[in-house]
Amino acid sequence: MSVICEACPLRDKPVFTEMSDSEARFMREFKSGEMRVSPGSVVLMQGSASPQLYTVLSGMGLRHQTLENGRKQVINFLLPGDFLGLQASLMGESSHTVEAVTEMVLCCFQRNRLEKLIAQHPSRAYDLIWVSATDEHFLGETIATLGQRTAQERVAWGLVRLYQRLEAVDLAGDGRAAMPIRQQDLADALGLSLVHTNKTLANLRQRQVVTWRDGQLLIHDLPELARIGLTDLEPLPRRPLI
Amino acid sequence: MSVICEACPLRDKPVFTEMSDSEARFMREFKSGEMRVSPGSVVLMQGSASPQLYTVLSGMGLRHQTLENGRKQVINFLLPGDFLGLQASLMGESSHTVEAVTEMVLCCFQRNRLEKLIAQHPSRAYDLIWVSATDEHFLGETIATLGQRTAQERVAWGLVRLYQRLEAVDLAGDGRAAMPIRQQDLADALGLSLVHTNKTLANLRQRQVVTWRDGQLLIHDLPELARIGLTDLEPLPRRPLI
DNA sequence: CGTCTCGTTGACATAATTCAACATTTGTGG
DNA sequence: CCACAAATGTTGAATTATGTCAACGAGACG
Repeated sequence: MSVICEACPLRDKPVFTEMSDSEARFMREFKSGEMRVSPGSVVLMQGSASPQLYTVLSGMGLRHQTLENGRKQVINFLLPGDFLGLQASLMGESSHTVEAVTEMVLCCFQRNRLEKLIAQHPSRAYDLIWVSATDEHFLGETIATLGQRTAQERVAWGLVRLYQRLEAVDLAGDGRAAMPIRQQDLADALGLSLVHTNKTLANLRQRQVVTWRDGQLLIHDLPELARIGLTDLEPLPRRPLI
Repeated sequence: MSVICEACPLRDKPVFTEMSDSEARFMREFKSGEMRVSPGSVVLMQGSASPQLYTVLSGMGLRHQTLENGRKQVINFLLPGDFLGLQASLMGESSHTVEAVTEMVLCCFQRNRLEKLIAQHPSRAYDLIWVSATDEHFLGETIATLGQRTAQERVAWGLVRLYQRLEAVDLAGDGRAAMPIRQQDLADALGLSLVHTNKTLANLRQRQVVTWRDGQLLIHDLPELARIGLTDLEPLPRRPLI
């Protein structure tokens, strides 16, 4: 049974800007269905086109890119509320692969209805642009991280940001969050080797800043973690939900 | 004297998708003026809001972000045809600084006319989304570079991409391009130290792959440079001009 | 002429990677 | 129920890529 957009559980989260009832009703027409994928399965493949756009309804995933020599870079993690597929739709082929980490439920839209949506509901077009701008903001911050932060700073930064994002969709709170990813995934996201990531985590654990075991992240000292990660704790920018 | 959009010299470059006369006429109304800035001046400041959107008409600039400890990361270089200011406009404040490298001429738009533009000319809204998607594509590739490529690969990759982008707007050709940036800027873009960037360039020069002196980039062996940079030489994706 | 900025090079320091081994858990087939 | 393989996490030791420090040259400019 599909979720009706008007009753979308994500709609009420405070990170998302308000969506009017009329917009929600409109999105229901735009929505073409739902997709449920199991852990490890590929939603979108690097190099191939896709006629679909998606919004993550639940579960966690990751976008990654593989270089010619086989090395892998995780571009970012996908959480509920994230919108994906624009690149693959507009530019003909996807530059990255999207993979489910946990079981995920995705809200599906048809690419060919996009033009109609933009024409008929300008406020939604505006929101799409807004979401893209927000995404670019985060990608830019990631670039700054990979380019300028040390391993410790990267790990701390990565954990803070992940925690904030999870918290924003009520998947974390009180310094506690479910972290279904592997250390290898975090390493690939931060441009570090698995071994060094592990040692850095061990160090943070020993200093009683964070503990990450059995898929559970426990942040004992969030301000300290943020300080180490050279990042502030400002709330995430609000963005529209697509 | 301002350029009339219908006669915009960028419009005919093959990297840009075609803009109909009616769209160009519409953009002329949207355009609020031009801005000429001298080398080194700041167009957009990290942390401050801006009511303006810009398209680069000529000249070169760079976007960079400064971390709390003072280290600087160049997010990307700005060339003619690049659109900027969405973040600063939509999200309240800019996450990065935009700085002119050479003298630049920017085409200016008012943020508050954006909604009207989207509502009245859906095809332009579609284009805005397209441009955002293309930008995200490049930022993702940059993330993969900083995370996974070695210093040699980064430098080679950076030079290939810059050359391709310059060529796309007729600022380069035959393996020759004007490169007004400093080695320090390239280093900051690639997340490398100045010294190491310099030594890597010296190595590429000695191997007769590229020469970069006095603001002139000479690529003697483009396929080899691309091979070193682990990148293909596919033409850049076409994108709309805003 | 002195003072900048920018590029260049050598010597040294260090952060991070690679290699290797082992522990734990989980699932699987005999 | 056990044996075994496949993932994942953990740790130590050796290696290497890259950063830091320092000095110098060339050109631009007042």
